[in-house]
Amino acid sequence: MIDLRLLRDNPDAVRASQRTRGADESLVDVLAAADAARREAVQRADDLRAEQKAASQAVRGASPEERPAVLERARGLAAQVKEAEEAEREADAALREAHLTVPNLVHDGVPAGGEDDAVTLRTVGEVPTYDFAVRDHLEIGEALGAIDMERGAKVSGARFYFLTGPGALLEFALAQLAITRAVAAGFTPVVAPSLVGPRAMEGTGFLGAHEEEVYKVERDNLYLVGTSEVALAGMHMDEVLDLSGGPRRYAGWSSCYRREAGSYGKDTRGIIRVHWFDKVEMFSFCPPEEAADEHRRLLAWEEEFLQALELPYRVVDIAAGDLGSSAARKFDIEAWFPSQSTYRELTSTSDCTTFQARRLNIRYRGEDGKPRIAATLNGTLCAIARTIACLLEVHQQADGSVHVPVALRPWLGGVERLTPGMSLAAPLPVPAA
RNA sequence: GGAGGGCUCGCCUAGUGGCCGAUGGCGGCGGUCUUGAAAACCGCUAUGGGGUAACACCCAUCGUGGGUUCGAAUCCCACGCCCUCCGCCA
Repeated sequence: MIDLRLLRDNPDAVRASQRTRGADESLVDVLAAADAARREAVQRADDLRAEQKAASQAVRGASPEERPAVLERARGLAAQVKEAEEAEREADAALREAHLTVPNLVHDGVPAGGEDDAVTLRTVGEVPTYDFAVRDHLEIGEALGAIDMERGAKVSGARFYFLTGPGALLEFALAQLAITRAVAAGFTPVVAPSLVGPRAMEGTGFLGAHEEEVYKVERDNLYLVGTSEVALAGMHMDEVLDLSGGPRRYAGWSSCYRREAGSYGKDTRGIIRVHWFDKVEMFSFCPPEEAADEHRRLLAWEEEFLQALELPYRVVDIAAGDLGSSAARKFDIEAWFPSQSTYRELTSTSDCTTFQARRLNIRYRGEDGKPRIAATLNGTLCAIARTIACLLEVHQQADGSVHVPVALRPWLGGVERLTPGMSLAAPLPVPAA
């Protein structure tokens, strides 16, 4: 939800933001009108209530003779209040509806345009070359006994998989590496629920345009999260946080579920695009003034993680038309996938400014001691399945083995290579090299 | 799934139809006293909306939503959450 005061003071800024997104500018005027209408309705109801309150008080002090007349007047006012309150409710609902249609204001500097207008900020690492026929991650994974799509489909349907043997170990190794690095950077590690109630889902903006993407458990009125961002943001709803010691940062691990509606035919092979995967997500609460800096920090942690995995990547600044409704700015990191000879999204970090927090009522105490709406930011540290896919492809060797990045070895029993048919080393902690 | 108990201001608590936005204590902030601190004493100490240049002022909020009533923290209904016991269970 955008700030209505800002809308009142500077509607042109909101219109300009809509234009950059390629979104409907007239929604801004609808919202402004709904806001004005609501204020009018509130004022009317408030005034009537004040009058009725006074009339009510008068009932007590009335003498027996005047009592009937006073009561009559109070009764009449009560009826009027009821009507005015009904109108107020309607105006409220209309405002809310209009409010939900307007996405967050985009930051200055966000590229205009859509999916194809993302700007590459930098490219890091050498694109690898191979002097043998490159295999895709599924071929490699199957040869290693790491990925089993067929049985995933048998048990759960398309876009489900089993990670087996070295694949399962890789999952845990990546989770460990991600969490360990996050903790070292000062994040509080969190294991978050992947089933959440409607408020958290709606508050984070996932029940709007992308509702089709979400699995719902109808019977219990719960949703499966597409990212632990939902639970992490919801964790502090209706709270006033103490941010005097700096941003509040969480690294949340959870399973993530996505219906992938509308992605038919895309990435049907392997585990790049699946209905379920596990992810370590960074989430940060901070004062709005600090959000842009915090965003850069999240991006830096993402980059360092990929560097530790020895993966070449590029950083892109997502164009306004391709931002989610909550984001004011978004950076994706795309890593190189040799089988596709292209960079593919591996992580994504969004600055949601106060947009989510306003809906979820997440505040912090300002220096004046007054509560203010906080900013929220999120960023992928490691989307595990897709990262496994990328690792297998980038680090594949001519003989079918796969190089293990040094940083991962402590959680893989110290092995330097994954080899078809290898006996699995017990993943006992090995001191980092 | 069944049976009970509970949900009031940061925390604990008083309050069973108007005098209650709400008592008292703790905590926090400011002051008096003190070389300093503690103790003691005094004062302040919610949030949201509307309104204002800023105040003033008005409205709402006692888990949530309805209802009864001129008037509800207090009465009625539904729901949510927490606790205890029983059943089931990783």
